[in-house]
Amino acid sequence: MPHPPKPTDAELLILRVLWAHGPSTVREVHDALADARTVAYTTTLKTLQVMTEKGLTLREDHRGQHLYRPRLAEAETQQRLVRDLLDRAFGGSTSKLVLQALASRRTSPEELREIRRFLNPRSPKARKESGDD
Amino acid sequence: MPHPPKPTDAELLILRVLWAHGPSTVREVHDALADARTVAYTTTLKTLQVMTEKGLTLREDHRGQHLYRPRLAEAETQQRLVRDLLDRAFGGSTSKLVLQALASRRTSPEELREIRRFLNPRSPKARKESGDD
DNA sequence: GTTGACATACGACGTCTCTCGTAGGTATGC
DNA sequence: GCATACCTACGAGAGACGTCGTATGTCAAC
Repeated sequence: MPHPPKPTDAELLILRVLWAHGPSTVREVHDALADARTVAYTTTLKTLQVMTEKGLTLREDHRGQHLYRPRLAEAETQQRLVRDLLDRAFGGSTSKLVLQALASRRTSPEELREIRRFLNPRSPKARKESGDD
Repeated sequence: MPHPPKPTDAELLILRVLWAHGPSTVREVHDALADARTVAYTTTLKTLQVMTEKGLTLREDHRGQHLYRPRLAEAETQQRLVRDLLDRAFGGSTSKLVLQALASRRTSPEELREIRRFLNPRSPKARKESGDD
């Protein structure tokens, strides 16, 4: 299975915990999630089982418990999601998406600086090309 | 109802037709959609009925037929969607989203120029520093 | 008035998502 | 042994989505 499917909302919430905390038990994920929302422990467990079935997470045994970790890196998943939105809502126009992103929230000067640095590199060196497929 | 809910995939497809063609009958939407995918006429009709119920579209009578049009402008909907993704997948960091957007596809020089124009509005200081014009 | 071509309304079904409750395993302490 | 506390597995249900078939309405032409 080359591409796992797009994560759903609940799945993305869990992935964010895994990306931030590294490989985690169900308990750890569940506790980290508890700040944001309240669900039963078995809900977190079941979701992680489904995610593993879908190929979104990997599972390994660790002293009689299961340890889960994301199958795809955060940046890779973000890129897929952004590409999906690009096609679905912006007709593939990156500039329209970027302009709407910049308009949708007040962007901090630090963030603007980062974007400019990416767009106008000091040296004429080529920007990073993607090409994951 | 102030905010209509986020459009689903099928609904967004229809909205894109409406934004491009202006107020349209079910038949017109259905025909425009037929290029991309094949569904029964009543599927398009039903989806438009649901969308109107949700507040995504407005309906008016026109010579015994119904004319549908989007309730929100394209840019407004795009902004909502981008903000939603921003929160769900990027922890609210606009710069991360923008960078991933730029990395996710080869962006044409024309699009890059547009983004730069937006980021570096005509100001002597900015022009002297970046010299991108 | 009957037919045909078109329209809308609506119920129903399969699938997916999210949620939970219950059942069953395993280890530790008494 | 037995209870307690943790774990996993799994079935089930409510709701959303996308899809379609069928019923019903309208209007013009014959």
